[in-house]
Amino acid sequence: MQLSTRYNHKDIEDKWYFFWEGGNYFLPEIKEGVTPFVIVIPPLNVTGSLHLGHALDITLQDILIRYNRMKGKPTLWVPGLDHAGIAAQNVVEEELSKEGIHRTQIGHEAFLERMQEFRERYSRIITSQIKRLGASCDWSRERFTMDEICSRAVIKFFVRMYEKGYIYRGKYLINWCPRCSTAISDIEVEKEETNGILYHILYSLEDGGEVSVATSRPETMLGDTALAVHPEDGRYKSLKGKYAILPLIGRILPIVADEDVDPNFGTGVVKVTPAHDFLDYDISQRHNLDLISVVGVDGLITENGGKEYSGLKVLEAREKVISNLKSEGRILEEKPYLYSPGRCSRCDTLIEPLLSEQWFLKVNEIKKAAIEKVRDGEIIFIPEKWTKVYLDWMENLKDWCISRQLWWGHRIPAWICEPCGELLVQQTEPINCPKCCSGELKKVEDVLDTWFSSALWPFSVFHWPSDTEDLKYFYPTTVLVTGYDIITFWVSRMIMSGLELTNKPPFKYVYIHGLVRDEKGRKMSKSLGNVLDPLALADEYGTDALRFTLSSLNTLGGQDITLRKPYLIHSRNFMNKLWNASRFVISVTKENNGEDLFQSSSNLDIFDQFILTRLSRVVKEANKKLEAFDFSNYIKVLEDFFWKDYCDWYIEIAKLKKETADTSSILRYVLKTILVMLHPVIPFITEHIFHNLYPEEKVPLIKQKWVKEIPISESESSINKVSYIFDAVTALRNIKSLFKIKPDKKISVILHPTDAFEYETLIEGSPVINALAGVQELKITCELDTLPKHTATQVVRGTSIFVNLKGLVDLNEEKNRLSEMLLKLREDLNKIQKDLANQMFIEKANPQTVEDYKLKAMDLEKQVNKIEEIINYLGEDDLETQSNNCKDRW
RNA sequence: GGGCGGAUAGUUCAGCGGGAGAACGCUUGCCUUACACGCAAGAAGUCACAGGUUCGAAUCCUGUUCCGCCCACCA
Repeated sequence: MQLSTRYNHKDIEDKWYFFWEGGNYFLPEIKEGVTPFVIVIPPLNVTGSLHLGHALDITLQDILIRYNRMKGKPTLWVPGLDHAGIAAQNVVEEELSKEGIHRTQIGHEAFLERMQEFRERYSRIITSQIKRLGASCDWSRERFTMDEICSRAVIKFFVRMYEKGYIYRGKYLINWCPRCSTAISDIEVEKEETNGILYHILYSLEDGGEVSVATSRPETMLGDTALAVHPEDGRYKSLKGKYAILPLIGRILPIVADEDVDPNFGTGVVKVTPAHDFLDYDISQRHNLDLISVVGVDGLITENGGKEYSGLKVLEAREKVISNLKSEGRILEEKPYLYSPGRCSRCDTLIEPLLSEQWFLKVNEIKKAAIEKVRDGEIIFIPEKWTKVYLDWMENLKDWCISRQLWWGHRIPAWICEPCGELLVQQTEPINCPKCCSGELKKVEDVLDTWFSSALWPFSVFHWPSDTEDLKYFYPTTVLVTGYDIITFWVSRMIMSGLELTNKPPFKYVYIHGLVRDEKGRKMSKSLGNVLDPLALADEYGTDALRFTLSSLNTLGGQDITLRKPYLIHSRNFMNKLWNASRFVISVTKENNGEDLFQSSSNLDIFDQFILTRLSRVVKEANKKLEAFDFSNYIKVLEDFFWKDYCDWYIEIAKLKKETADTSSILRYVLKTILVMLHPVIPFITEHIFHNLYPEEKVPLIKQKWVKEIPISESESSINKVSYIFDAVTALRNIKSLFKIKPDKKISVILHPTDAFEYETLIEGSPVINALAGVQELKITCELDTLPKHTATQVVRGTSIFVNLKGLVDLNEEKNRLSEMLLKLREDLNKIQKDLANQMFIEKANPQTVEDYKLKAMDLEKQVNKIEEIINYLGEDDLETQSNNCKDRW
């Protein structure tokens, strides 16, 4: 294998996934007694393609999985898909409607066949997309929420809850989506601000007089069964117990007093329409009012609404009601009005509150442990702020409407005896009615809310309720990774059902990440047309670059991520950098027994010590960040080290002394460590390079040992010395740049250090200084009787740097430049001196801080003195220097 | 109405009690044979506003203003 000059992801990415999957590297190695690391993927909807949210989700999970696998833990990532009830059915219905067919025309069975076909088609697409992202999940354990194993769990859950009395059926006011033609739960309703009109309508009283009522939905008055006022409302005290006459219809309406009426809203009198409004429904329950449904499941006015309106759409009925009321002179006011009616979260259709027979789960019966385990820290949310969101949510739960009038989903395991009406709920199909012995049993047609099955996902994938080896070994799982948008839909329900059914929290950690937004920070949505396809991005920049981008931007605070192309380009550039540095290292070094550990650590020079010390610190830091789920800093630390310390400095220095064995080993060792540390994020390129670096190695990178620490003793002094040398090099390059000296033009330099440390370090570093700063003649001197005339100057710590620039330096300009420099330094020095002169500071501040301030002040003072000295001497005679007796001086 | 975030360089963000950081962009110079998807040197910020706590505040507290999100029975 040879590495080409430019990194091209297309050449390598396909190959390695095959390699890993074929080599069974994704399967967990079960070790008895060892706690495994387990993630169960948030099941992906079979409704379409992956979006960037999935890409982020999958990347973060894969990082954790690969990291733990390399750490040697038995590691399992279970993949799978969700049948996505309404969403999937909608997609297929749309497909059908393009063929001019409605599902009712082809019937239940044929429609489900169509759904299955769709499901298989999309499963394949989505699975291949997940693989394309590099996800190292165990495909042998792949599950689907509607497969036999998961379905069994769903039935079991339902029956058990029913038997405990936690599930009930009844006619209640629910949210109905007329377009999807099904009930939906409260959290599937989205409130959206809408411009409407608030009408004031005049109702006559039975015994004379009139009262005005405010409403934004006048058509619902057809179903009014009462009026209500607040009990303390002085204006309407006399109305209590009287009757009003419903305009247009003529029905007699009792007037009731109820605490829930807000006297400050509208006129203070409410029309009560219990069958179409949640507040009114509550009032009706308290006052035993009639319920009259005037809107049907089709969204049309029913017969109850009267002949004139029956069959009209809600909005048509509204117009007609208004015009009729107007002709009777009963509209007192029409005011523009901003309100927030509910819309279906799946299709945006206006929700109709309707009376309907549905199934409900009393979540309050099973939530106790789910609250306690989170409060007690047995389940930990990261970032921590989501704990409160979760707990607040859990404290205020209402019964969950779990039935849906769809065809695609888990059928409710309930049968109704046709002759006697007996309801049977059980796991297996009954033969006879136990009450009347009839065999005419009809299975309930409703299906369950999708989330009812995903609530069981962390253990249904392991075949719960069967007590399988997998369930015993892999459950509870370790961490759940997901976005904050489904804490209420999914996370809370998994915790409840997990604790209720298995007595164990389904996971230890809930890692919540942000949402991926477009370049302008907007949510990605089809209607805005700003959805970016992760696969297209992977195609353009490479999967590694995409993963690198997403996880770099994923900060610990869980900020939403604004994905911008420049960052993708940067990531791709980083891949190229990694690629080329590796190419260089491979070309100048040789593999020795697969182990490149430097042999004679005692003989390492300061640069070798420096890079190893930095590596050691970076490895520790990166480990710490990753353990804390701080993905962005884990990557940042490694990227900084690799690009700056390793490539920009160490490799350049290594070029000066290619032939030494230590340097060559260190080059390889550091590279290998970086490959290991970055493999979880960018698996493809690192695996590829690894095989080129170690052609003889049998164990691929995916199974290489994770690096927790570097087995060397860190050398603080090497860091001090080398960063001082680097500062000197930078200062010299700065002068060259300032005076427009061509980079390849060699310069003559005089260095004037002030102490032994500086002197010795400069001597040690002089070959590097010469090479990296392009110095031809370097004098290091402690004697400086007169300063040179044609020089440009810099000061690094206590060292003056003079570059001989005959003819290039304008004396005045140089003076100005140095004066400015001096000004800044003095400013800094003043600040620090002020603090040091402050008795309170000395007494109260941390002693270490005071010490640091003192050192810093000394440093600054040195520099200030140096520059002052130089300014004074500027323009004097050329310097005579000796560089022999410095050693004795300090 | 309640709750939670955010406001730091032109842009996107990190920092969250001791000298203002990164990336991209920008300016200048370099094709120095690993890399121009690169190298080198730079410029760039009253850390939203007003008070307070502290020896010391971008960082903690209070209030204000803008932006975003979540929750709530706006008839």
